[in-house]
Amino acid sequence: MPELPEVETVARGLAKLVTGDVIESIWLGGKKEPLKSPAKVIARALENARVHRVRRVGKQIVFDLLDPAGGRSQWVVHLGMTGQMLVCPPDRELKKHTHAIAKLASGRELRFVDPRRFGRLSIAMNGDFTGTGLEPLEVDRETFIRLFRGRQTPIKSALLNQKLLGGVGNIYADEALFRAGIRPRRRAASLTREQLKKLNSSLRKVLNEAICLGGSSISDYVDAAGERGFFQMRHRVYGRAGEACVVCKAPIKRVVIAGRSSHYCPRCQK
DNA sequence: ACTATTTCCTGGATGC
DNA sequence: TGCATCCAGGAAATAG
Repeated sequence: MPELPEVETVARGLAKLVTGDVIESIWLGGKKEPLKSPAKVIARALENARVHRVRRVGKQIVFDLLDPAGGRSQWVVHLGMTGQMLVCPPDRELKKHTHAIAKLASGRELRFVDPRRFGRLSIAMNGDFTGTGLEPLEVDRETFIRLFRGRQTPIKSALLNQKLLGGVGNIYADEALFRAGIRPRRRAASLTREQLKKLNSSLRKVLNEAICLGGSSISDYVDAAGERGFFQMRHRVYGRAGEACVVCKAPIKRVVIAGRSSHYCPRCQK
């Protein structure tokens, strides 16, 4: 499940592999491709475009493109739950659920594979694609604190809200809350300044650590070269319901908040 | 204006 | 072994 660290890893890998390359043609799967922009718009933007830059915005991968006439556009890819962007030789076996194939001038292919089809492809023409939320690794402390002021929703839900912060998903929300000692059900508005400060630094720390380890590979997450990440070994609460807390040995609890499983230590988190 | 719930989608795990 | 059921979850849509 690609969240900020996984998407960052994929984007960095793609940047290394395809920056400067030219997309010669694009194939988009059957009728039910996961497109947000019409297939025609996507094809027009991608064909003959040079990849100027690859970056991450929130949970999205953004390819900044330059067409032969110098026109700019962005190919925006959201990996959803199970999406993969793979760069491979053209004779590599075609994975089931391949929804898009871009043929590159270098002879390789860039493939979008997504079994569960929550991923989305779209084109942005505004020249400067920005996400809906603030970047958790860039936002300053006071802005971070202000984001949650007055919100009656559980802090866990607020962290998952992409309009506030972009890129935080279920795993890193749980892990950051554990490290900050805050229960996921606490109303955002009920947290003290000190707690929000701690949450901000815990979130930064956990995201940066995860990026260093190439993200968390829970099910089918791999980077652009097909490599798995290692941060799943550092999870302290996520996916550990019933197991002993690494700090106090109390059994980790699992509850459902906003339809998402949430994991926490009943002793360490208040 | 906010917050909560439902829906989309498939593969893997579980249970009888 | 086989079949049905449940579960995972990002974000848009819908409901309250």
